[in-house]
Amino acid sequence: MPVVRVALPIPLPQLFDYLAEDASAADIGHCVRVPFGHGEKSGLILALPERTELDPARLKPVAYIQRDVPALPPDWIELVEFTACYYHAPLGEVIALALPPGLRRAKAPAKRRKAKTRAPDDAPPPAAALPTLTAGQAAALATCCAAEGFAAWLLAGVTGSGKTEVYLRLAANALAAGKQVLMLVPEIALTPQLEARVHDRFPAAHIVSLHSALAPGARARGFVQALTGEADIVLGTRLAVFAPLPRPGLFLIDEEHDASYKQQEGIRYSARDLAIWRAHQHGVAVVLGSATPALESWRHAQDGRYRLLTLPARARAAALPTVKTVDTRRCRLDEGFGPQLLAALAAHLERGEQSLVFLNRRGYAPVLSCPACGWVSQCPHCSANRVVHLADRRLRCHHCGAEAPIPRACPVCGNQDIHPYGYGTQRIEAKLKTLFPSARILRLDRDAARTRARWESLLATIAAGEADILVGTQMMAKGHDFPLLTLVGVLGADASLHAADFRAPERLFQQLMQVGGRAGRAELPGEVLIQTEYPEHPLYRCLTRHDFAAFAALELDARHAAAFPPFSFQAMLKADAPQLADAVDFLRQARQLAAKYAHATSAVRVFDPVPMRLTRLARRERAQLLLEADRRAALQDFLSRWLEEVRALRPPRELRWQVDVDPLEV
DNA sequence: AGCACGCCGACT
DNA sequence: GTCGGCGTGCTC
Repeated sequence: MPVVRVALPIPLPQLFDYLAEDASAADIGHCVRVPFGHGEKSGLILALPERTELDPARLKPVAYIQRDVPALPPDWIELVEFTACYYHAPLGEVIALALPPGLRRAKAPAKRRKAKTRAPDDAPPPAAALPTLTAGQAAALATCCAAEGFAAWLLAGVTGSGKTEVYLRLAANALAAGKQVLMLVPEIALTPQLEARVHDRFPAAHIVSLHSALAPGARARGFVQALTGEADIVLGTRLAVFAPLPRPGLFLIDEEHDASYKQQEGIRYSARDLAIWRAHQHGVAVVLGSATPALESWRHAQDGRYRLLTLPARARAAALPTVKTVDTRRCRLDEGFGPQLLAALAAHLERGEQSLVFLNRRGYAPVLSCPACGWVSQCPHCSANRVVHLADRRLRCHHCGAEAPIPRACPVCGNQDIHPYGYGTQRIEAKLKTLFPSARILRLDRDAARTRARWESLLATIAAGEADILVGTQMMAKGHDFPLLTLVGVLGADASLHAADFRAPERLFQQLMQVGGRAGRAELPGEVLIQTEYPEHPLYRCLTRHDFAAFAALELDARHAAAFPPFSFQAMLKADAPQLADAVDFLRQARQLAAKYAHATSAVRVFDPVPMRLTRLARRERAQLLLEADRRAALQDFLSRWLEEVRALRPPRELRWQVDVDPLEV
């Protein structure tokens, strides 16, 4: 009787064999329901082995093979196998992550939309006139189109330089050749404009969106439409990188530097890196677009692994905003505001133009403290302070959500004279209301835009010109055009300037460049004022000149000197437990196991276990062990052998651990 | 991961 | 005398 080899969603590296009397090779890639332990589980058939390692008498028969959904093709199985291998995760769990939940219950793809696919006799609706390309766009397209087979392109261009138009032209070529396009975006909720633009440009194409906010049925349907080839364009967030594509022609990754491409829990895959792998697998082009590429990508554009396409100027009439630093050591601050910024806000208000005050910290103040005894509003569950939220008079931990009313007096010494220290968006908003009583002030942070509908309505208010001064966090920086916005004031940027993470300057540059790009997108020139105590800092010098290349060169020099990525490759073993000692102890044992590979450890540096930066989170203490190697292959080889032994360790039951390959936060 | 089996403390 | 703690081991 035929035997099927099945991957199951359990944290075990092995596959499981079952009997299936009517199974054939055509069943590879089908979902299957099997008895497992005392219950039943759903899995995926990966092979029909000639014979089993096990005693065939011990094999149980499959319960049901789901044949009404088309089988996942071999190249898709290769993708999940690669993912499992590279991120050292069990294959069954990768498959569970890659398949939309509830796919097993999915019905066969609806046939009614068939007429909308690219039938040759299907006359396309009258297309709107295409925008004229800038010289830069035309050159980038010509270069890109001249290449054949696999190529990774880094499309570098500031906000408004017209990257999207390049994506759309390339997509048009792929569609014309009868191929599918996968387009990844950081957050689909923040890019409805892009989605609309894709729909407008390709009215005859079948476009499918894939992201986690979709209802399970819709997500499964989109996945199946990609799988059957019915979908021409798949537009989605990182999970869309697992969409099966029978005729892939082009992979596009917008804002490729964005951290949301890296999953930060569970299986920590990078959708960007997997998309590049897929393009290579199929011998097609992948285009990574960004105004501020990740330094890993930038480096590859320098060393020739990627090819650089630069879009020099803004496509539309608007010039780049003027970016200036304001030296706050030389002026008195009024609740965080220097006189230059206040004057600029007043001037733009006078002219009826919109301004944005950018501060990446929500709440009223980051801490409440008693000056008499030194009490601070520490979170009982985390190594962080609870933030003062004056609107609902609560202290709230932004990490675990713990809440308490704001005390009237110091809970330790009874002192009634306790104060909020520092600034959050609520406090800045309140101050602006007293400074500019006639101005319409709007705050945009996670608290103000709690729901999608609320966010949309805030955006509509701004677009209608019914707000004068916006106060916002990084939510503001992504994806949206604010045509009336001409001034951006940046507060509190210095905080990340000297952060311990070696990627902090890179993130700050990206963030400031992105938020600065919000200013002056229409006919009105934009102005950016950055308040800082370090106006001479090279990061700000590069920023004021809009010189990403210079910043990248400086930062890459520093990374090279310290042997940080992209000049080395990292992995992290993380452990968390109720007691820090248990977490550290586990990592120490793991480190000792590593010492056995003396030959390998010369290529792989194994650091000492250390508590994580935010050591305590939601009542768990966290520690990490960093691994570093000069060659990716050396690191991978080491991880494969080492983790097998780490898995055999017997840590206390309440300890959790995980691996992070290519971690973003160190 | 579940979910069993399997031996040692405080309760109807 | 039992209910129940979580240590250990298995799942085709």
